[in-house]
Amino acid sequence: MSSPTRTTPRTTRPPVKLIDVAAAASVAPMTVSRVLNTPERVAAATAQRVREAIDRLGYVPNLIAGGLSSRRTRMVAAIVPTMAHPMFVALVQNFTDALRARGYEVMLSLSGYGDVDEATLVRAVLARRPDALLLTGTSHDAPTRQMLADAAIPVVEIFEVTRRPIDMLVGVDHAAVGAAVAAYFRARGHSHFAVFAAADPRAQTRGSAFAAAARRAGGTVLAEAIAPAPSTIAAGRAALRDLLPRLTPPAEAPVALFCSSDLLAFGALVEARVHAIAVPQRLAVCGFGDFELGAAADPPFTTVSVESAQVGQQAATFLLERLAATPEAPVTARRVIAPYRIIERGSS
Amino acid sequence: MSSPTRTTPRTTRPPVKLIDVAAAASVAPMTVSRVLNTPERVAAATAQRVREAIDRLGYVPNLIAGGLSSRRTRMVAAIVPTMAHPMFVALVQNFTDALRARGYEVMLSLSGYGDVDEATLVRAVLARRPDALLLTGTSHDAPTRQMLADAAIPVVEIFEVTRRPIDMLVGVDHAAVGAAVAAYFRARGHSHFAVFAAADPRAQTRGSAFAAAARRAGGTVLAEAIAPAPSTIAAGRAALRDLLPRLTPPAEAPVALFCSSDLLAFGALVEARVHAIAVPQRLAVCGFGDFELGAAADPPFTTVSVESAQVGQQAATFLLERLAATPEAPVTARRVIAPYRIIERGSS
DNA sequence: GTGAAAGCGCTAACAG
DNA sequence: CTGTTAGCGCTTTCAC
Repeated sequence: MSSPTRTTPRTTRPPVKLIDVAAAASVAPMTVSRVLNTPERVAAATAQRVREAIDRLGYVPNLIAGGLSSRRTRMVAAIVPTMAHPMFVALVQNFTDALRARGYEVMLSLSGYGDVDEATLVRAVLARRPDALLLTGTSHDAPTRQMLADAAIPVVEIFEVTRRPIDMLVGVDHAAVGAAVAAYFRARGHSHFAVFAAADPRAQTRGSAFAAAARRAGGTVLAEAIAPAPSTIAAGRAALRDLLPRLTPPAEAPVALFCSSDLLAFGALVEARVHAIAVPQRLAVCGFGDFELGAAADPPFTTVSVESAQVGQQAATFLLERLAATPEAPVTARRVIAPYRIIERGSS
Repeated sequence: MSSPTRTTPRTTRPPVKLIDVAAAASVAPMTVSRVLNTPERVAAATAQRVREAIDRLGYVPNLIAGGLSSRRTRMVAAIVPTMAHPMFVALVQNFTDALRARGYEVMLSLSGYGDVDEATLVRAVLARRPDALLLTGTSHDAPTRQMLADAAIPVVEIFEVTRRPIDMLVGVDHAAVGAAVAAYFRARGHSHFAVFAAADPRAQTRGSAFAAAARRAGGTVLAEAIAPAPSTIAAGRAALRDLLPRLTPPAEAPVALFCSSDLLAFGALVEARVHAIAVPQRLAVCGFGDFELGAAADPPFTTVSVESAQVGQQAATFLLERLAATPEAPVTARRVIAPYRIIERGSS
């Protein structure tokens, strides 16, 4: 499927530099720099002349050089496990938008679930000297913590809670989510429970908390299935197949199922329909993440929503506050826990 | 939902630089640089000593400084419209993995569909001096093309075809896809057609080509609906509601529907089920993208697969080849068209 | 195999 | 409001 064509790059004219613009506009290099970075400190007429030269020459500033000199790269790094999960997509999109509006570009790194060593990744990221960093999760090993401390940049951890964050935090209390879903099911009279959770730390926290709360309340936990991370619909279907014997006659009580992701929940519901298991009469289902799938499928299903878009927005705001801080006006390290809510939709 | 805590960064020790490592290992700075970049040119014993110093001091190289000096930042930029679409997720994941394995970090920029000016975005990206660039699509305005030419870096365009690519290309022939789906439906005896296409250039190309091919073959095109980009399940449901009058009695012929995304297709199928429209008897459906949803839903539905993971892999390979090229061993600009195939699953 | 000198392209800091 | 002088922390290039 290949077809060779040309062998050399296009017309190569020597790269235009800031001094070239300065010469063309008959000003000092520093004046060009000011036009680019602090235009309010340049006379309007001068700025105008410089801008014309910039346009005429097609000058694209070299932020690598600028970054070395000013020690500010105008890049913010973000490390998230995957983009295969709509929550991270919304998060990153909002984080990126908020930062771009303020002149920062986001360097996004995907860490996967366990396949990449975190310290190695963080080192590669910090080597590019980002001005700030967003990190998913709060469990980081000692070398990672040391590197982050040495880097001395604002760090915001997201999507988990911890007593001792590295710096700032926009957390989600997954244990509380799991317990809340258990309480919700209990309030609706359920006594038999099951949980499908993906093999990622946050999903496991939700799942364990759910099971623990269910047991604590005297309930029976029929199954605690672990699915590969990231979650898939197929994994939800498979897990429900394994649960089938507990759901079909002569099984007595209805089962309340909590899935760590809406993809798992959707898979479970598909499989339930295939096997003609009545939802929510014999099987009540609650997912997590509030994906479009849960609202637009028929029937729509119950889920837990955490405003991941707001988490991204909030994380960006925290970082921007700190980046704008001065010695005279320091900014406190901020920590918030993002709210969640159960969205009831008839599968429970 | 806030709780202030600390106001200053952690223990700040002065940043460790390459000369500090050199001093600690009693070698010249240049030797440390060689240990990092060309270890084979350093005596094993010396390298060992340097590595110990690096570890002991917790030295993290400054690639900004290195990049300025060597004019190689070891960053590759990628501009894609969205991550809300599984095709782009798979693409980016594979592109990133392939490049990271060779020491490059990917700078990902989301361009959206029309909300961000491409030239502005490309300027911001090029200002960071990436070593190479991946661009989605092949329609770029003159300023953008000029900037790319001046940047003189390898560029790979993806997901479209064109006679005159900027440089390298890993294309997808969307017009061919649309025509192929029309031919597929025709071969199964259909004469009445409809298409739901999102308002992005590639989806529109697929949709128009489908409608044109259907008409050329003497068929009737009942509807050409345009949905917002990126696609959603809800938009598919809404579009099918509008199509309903053509599907319910006294409508005579079955309708063959092509959707520009599996999300639209799934939405259409959900709505069809709600209205008890027999699939594929009265409504045959084919999606695009081969999302997991299409295979794992019940019933599974027909779709068109393009190996977006391979496109990402291939694009990375092309760029890496060129980045490794030398004046003595130049590398041709490569162009390929990625294959597609219709995956038949019973909704058609 | 190792080192010394000279920038890379920009901005901080200080003058004027 | 504008200019001058020194670097930022590395790597290139050329010696040894």
